[in-house]
Amino acid sequence: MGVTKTEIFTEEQNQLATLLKALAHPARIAILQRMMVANTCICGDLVGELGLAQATISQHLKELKNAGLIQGTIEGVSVCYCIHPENWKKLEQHLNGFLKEFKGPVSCC
Amino acid sequence: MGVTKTEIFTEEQNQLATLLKALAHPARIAILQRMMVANTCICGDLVGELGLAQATISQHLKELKNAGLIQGTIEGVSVCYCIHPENWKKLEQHLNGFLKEFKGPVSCC
DNA sequence: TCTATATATTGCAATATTACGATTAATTAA
DNA sequence: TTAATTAATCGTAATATTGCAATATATAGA
Repeated sequence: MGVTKTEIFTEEQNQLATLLKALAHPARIAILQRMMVANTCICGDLVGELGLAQATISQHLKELKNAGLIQGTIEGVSVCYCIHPENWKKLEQHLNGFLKEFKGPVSCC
Repeated sequence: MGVTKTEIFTEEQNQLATLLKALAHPARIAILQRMMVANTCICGDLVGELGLAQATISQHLKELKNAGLIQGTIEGVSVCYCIHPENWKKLEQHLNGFLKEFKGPVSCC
């Protein structure tokens, strides 16, 4: 009934799904890409550059933060966001581990 | 509202988000893992093994197929599903390209 | 043909997500 | 203190997702 049955899956499967869900939105991908190419903190520059309202961007940032993908520190009036290095590495490993489970095509279908 | 504003993002960002969304559910991750470790076709074995109703699994398979992540061929009464090799490779490359944009930590936050 | 088996589709209820205006909270500068 | 700036939160509307029972469809075998 509209709610995912997390209890029937492994901790790993649920965790990966949660991480992927946090990534699975063009606005959040755009936000992360900006942080990565800037290679520095991004404050409120996002609003106006992305074409979404301030409340919406704040919401997306919150989701990325909850997923542990970014971190933010208060910098005077504004807030300074950037990629969370350790967790990003973990995400890379987790995802690569998943993708690499596929051992190449076996002519069947 | 409540609908993603795809028109303000790049084609690339939207595509990646769509792929990630297809992956972002524990049931679909579980299904893909089974296909990968089996390294062969999976027919209806999924029902009963996963703990979800047949209609629900059929729905998840459809989503994975729409995203191009799996392919299925009719094999008598049952249907034979497996990973779509080319698209899986593309996904790997697309995702790696995205993850690798991060050039390591720059002490800022 | 009739029956059994396997999968897809439909319709629906419960819940989640997306987006934004309005408001609130916190900090800086005057 | 007051005003300005920035970001978070609240409330709400629109839409999407998840899950399942019921039903439909399709094939194989008797």
